[in-house]
Amino acid sequence: MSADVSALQVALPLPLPRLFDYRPPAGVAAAPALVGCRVRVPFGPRELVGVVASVGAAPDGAPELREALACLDDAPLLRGELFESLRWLSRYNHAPLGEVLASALPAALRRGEPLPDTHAWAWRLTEAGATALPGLRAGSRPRRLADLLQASGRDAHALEESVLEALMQDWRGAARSLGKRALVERIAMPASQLAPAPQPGPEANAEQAEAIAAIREAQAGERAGFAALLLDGVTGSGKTEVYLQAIADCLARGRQALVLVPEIGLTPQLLSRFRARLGVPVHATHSGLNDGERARTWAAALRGEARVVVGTRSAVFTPLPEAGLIVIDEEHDGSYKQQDGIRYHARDFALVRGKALGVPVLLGSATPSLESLHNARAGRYAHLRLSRRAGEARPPRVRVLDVRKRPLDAGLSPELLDAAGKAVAAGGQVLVFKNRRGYAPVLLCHDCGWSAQCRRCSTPLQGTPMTVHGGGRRLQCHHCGARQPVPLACPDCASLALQPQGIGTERIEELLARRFDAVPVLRIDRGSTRRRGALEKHLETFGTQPGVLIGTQMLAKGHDLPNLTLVCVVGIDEGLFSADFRAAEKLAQLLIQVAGRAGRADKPGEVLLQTHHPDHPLLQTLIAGGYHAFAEAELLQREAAGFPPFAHLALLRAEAKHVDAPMQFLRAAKDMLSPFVVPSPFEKGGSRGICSSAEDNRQPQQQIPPSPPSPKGGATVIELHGPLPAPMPRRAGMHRAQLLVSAATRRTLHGALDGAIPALYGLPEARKVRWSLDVDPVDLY
DNA sequence: AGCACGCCGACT
DNA sequence: GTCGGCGTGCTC
Repeated sequence: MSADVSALQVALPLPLPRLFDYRPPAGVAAAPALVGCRVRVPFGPRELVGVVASVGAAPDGAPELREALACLDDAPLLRGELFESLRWLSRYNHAPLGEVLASALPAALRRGEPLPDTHAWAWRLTEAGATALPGLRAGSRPRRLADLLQASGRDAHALEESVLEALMQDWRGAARSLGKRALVERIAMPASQLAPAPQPGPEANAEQAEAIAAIREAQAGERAGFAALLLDGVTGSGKTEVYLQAIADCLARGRQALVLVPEIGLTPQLLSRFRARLGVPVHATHSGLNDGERARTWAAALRGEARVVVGTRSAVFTPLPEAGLIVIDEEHDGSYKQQDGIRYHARDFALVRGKALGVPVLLGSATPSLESLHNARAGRYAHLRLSRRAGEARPPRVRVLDVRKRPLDAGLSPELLDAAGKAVAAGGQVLVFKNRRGYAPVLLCHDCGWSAQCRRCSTPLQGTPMTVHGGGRRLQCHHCGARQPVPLACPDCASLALQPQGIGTERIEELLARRFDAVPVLRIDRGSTRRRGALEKHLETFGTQPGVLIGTQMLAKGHDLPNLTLVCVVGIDEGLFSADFRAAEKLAQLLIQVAGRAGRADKPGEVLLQTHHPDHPLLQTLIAGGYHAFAEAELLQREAAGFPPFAHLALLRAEAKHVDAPMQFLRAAKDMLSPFVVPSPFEKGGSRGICSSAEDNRQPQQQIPPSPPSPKGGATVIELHGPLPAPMPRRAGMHRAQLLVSAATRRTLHGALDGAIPALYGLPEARKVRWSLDVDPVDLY
């Protein structure tokens, strides 16, 4: 009946996998130009801000549509590549479009505030002002201001506020008084499009020059367009110089550059270096910005005014109408993965955008992720290497400290304390680095280093630890769910010294402060540096005098510590035996990063690794062959165990106040997914891969029996693991559980998710839990 | 997610 | 006799 009545399909910020239809607001025609505009709409008893996803006919026979209240944008806020990429993200993450769009927009715009002005303000001498100028008292502030404006003939006797700021103190008062008499007026200036004026940097060495040339080729060469380039450069090899040159090239071609940095990498030093070298304004989006500033940067990028945007994870949603280059610094860094809400990966999404935009994406790291190394080996990424350290800096000396049976004080061995004492006495600084990743605790024998492993899941190649649950009385395998009580004595050496791992930095600080009372002892962690800039301030007062720093991840990189001569790493055993399959990779990356901190030009640094497992292959490989040797070995293990990048994962999580609700929901979800599961030829329940021996995994894929017909008819073969209580089964009063889905190919995984996820919204069990799907999870908890 | 509507306990 | 607990149902 009403097929010709145009309706707006609106994406609303709700956890519902559908759009809602509205009639256009009064006086607004339902034209395709509305797509990407925000609208305010009535929704039940409340009002919401949504984005028009499409314009079309209202479905026949549908109840009378409600009318949108207002259109909030003159021109679409989301259009072109960014909108298309966000639609892709919604499909890939199986997340409602409205939620994806809401998390991509700055908060102020999400709330429905107007797109902010980004032009600069200037003050101009009016005609009346020019006439009255000679009459103003000489030397008075109004006269000085009027003279300044008069003298700037260039822009019709007007000066930008930022320029006035530099030229004259208290100019605002003068401007106000002149403004009252209409002698000056405030006018909007189009944002200045300064031609880039790059400052020359240090001369590039041969490797840098080669990398720069390769990126230049990708940007402007014959086959310019999308390309992924992995800039694999050791600490101190000058990756930033390569970025700067590539960005300068991009600017010279009249294009915008987007630079993503890890959360702790966006330091004032980095920004001033970028600003000094690029010669154009550099817009930064860091966690310290308020909503208004964020929205302004976003708007400036949308209008093409911002030419260089540097930001953390969420900056990947910056509109880039004139994109030329995307850089991802420290591409392996875990902070690129959003861990709640829409769990996107900024690095991966940047690659999707780069492809859609047709621009190169430069991924830099001293310790590339195994995913990226795998892609480079497969030829999907160009592999650019920087192997030489700039200057004279020599790599540090690394020593493993065996602490089995050693008396530990706050987790520190006498040898470690001894070495720290010597370093401080020699006038150096010591960093005691505590590896702390919120791992579920593993049980460790202090005398022999034995740790509890699951007998069903462990292989000669890769152990599968059991984690301590039930208030320290129970062990549980996170992969197969096997449980057993904590043994009274070590099964290997009969020692009674079994202890869950984990000592906090506070206790270490206490001990070190007592022991080194003549020098400053400073603890750096999230608690002690919550405020913006607090870390810089602390380190500044710490200076270069002898002293001891205690810290976690925050101190792994960034922030120059020129007098650091000794780095002691403790708590690495948790990483060696974590239930998280990425733990080894993270630990290796961390050790390389931390080790890179030690030493100065005239004196090589020293690194001490305190462990119960001095012979652990990870440590031996890392010390003997460096990160790349480790990566080779680890990739083999991943392949044998059927883990990423050789498999693709999705994790379905659920949490609820009630103990049973998450498991009940996940069991129902498992039923929805089970048509896509291939029965294992070895074992009921199908656990080839994640939970199997290496032997089983060498079975070629072709041995998998034909899969049952899936709803889409494809040969969809996935494996399900769980549901199981999450490794951290209770958090903030909620009971948590998860179901892991794995498949050999992305296609397979997404086929199953496409077939099953939409149905989960209607499950009665879903009402009792909060659930979410994490595609390509980084942490399995 | 919110928010309303709807049926059963301890309180002015 | 009410105020209020959160179960379930719906939102164009």
